[in-house]
Amino acid sequence: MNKEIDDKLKLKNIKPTAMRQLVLEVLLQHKTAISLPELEQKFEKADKSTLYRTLKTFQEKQLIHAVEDGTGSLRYAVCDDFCTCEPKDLHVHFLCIKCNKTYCLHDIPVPEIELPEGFTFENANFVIKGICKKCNF
Amino acid sequence: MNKEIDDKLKLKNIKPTAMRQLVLEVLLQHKTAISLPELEQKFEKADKSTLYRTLKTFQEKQLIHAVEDGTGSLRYAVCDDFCTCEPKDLHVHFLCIKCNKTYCLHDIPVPEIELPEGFTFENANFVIKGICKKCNF
DNA sequence: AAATGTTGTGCAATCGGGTTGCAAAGTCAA
DNA sequence: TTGACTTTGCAACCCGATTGCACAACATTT
Ligand SMILES: [Mn+2]
Ligand SMILES: [Mn+2]
Ligand SMILES: [Zn+2]
Ligand SMILES: [Zn+2]
Repeated sequence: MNKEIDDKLKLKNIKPTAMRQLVLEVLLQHKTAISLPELEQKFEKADKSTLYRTLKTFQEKQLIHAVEDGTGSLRYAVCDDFCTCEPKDLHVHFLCIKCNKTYCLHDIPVPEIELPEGFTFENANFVIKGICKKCNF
Repeated sequence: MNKEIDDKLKLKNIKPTAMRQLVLEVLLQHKTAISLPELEQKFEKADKSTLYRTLKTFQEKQLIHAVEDGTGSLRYAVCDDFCTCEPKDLHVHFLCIKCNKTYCLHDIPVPEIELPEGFTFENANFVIKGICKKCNF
């Protein structure tokens, strides 16, 4: 099939089933993060729970990461090639309140915060809301 | 009834009904942000939709603010007295992955981010996840 | 006080995203 | 070919959020 897709799957140790190839293709084409319900609509006839489990697998294998953008549904985006979903890979996300799209700001790392005494860091979710470039034009 | 509570309601132009007094009392007692389902459990017999609309009203009148902590339910916490829920009032939140409590880090403002060309800022939600002081002991 | 309008409350129903159990289908290696 | 293991499809279910509607409480006017 598509070389790029199979390579990405192999790189993350995910067996390249037909379903997974299709889902990854959609994820790669899509420029912004996508939710399970949105993903479902991209297919004529696809089962929600299969898609759900596909996303779960992708996430566990660190092929995609999830964004809690507060829209009520988690959104997913493909990770950079050597992302391991650790703190160093965390970046800021942007939700456009007009077009409701969620962008990965890959170049903008989540700033480090000095936590209060006794609190320890594990993870972070930083979402900025506003108007995106397209909607500002 | 309770002076502090009625004062806070009056300050934000909210009519002090019995229900609202009770809800605000719970919110003030609670040291961490609280969700609608959690709030519901604090009362023997209270209607979910009334509580829901009470929270909505409080939020519109800027008596409380909502935190999207990714737990699946929005959590609410009482605003500082002169908070107007504008960018200047935004602060970081902390979700403990052990006890599942969400803390307002009132002293830690959400850092300003240089957005890409064409993107404009409206709001932000910054949640750090980790282990809280109590759970670290 | 009585009539009227406005606001708040309680109940039941609905919506939607996420999640699970289970059986059938597919994969793969012995 | 057989049997173990993985993946998929379908049908539920869970749960937080939200809404419509009728009634109660409250305020305002006569
Ligand atoms: Mn991202
Ligand atoms: Mn807060
Ligand atoms: Zn936009
Ligand atoms: Zn804790």
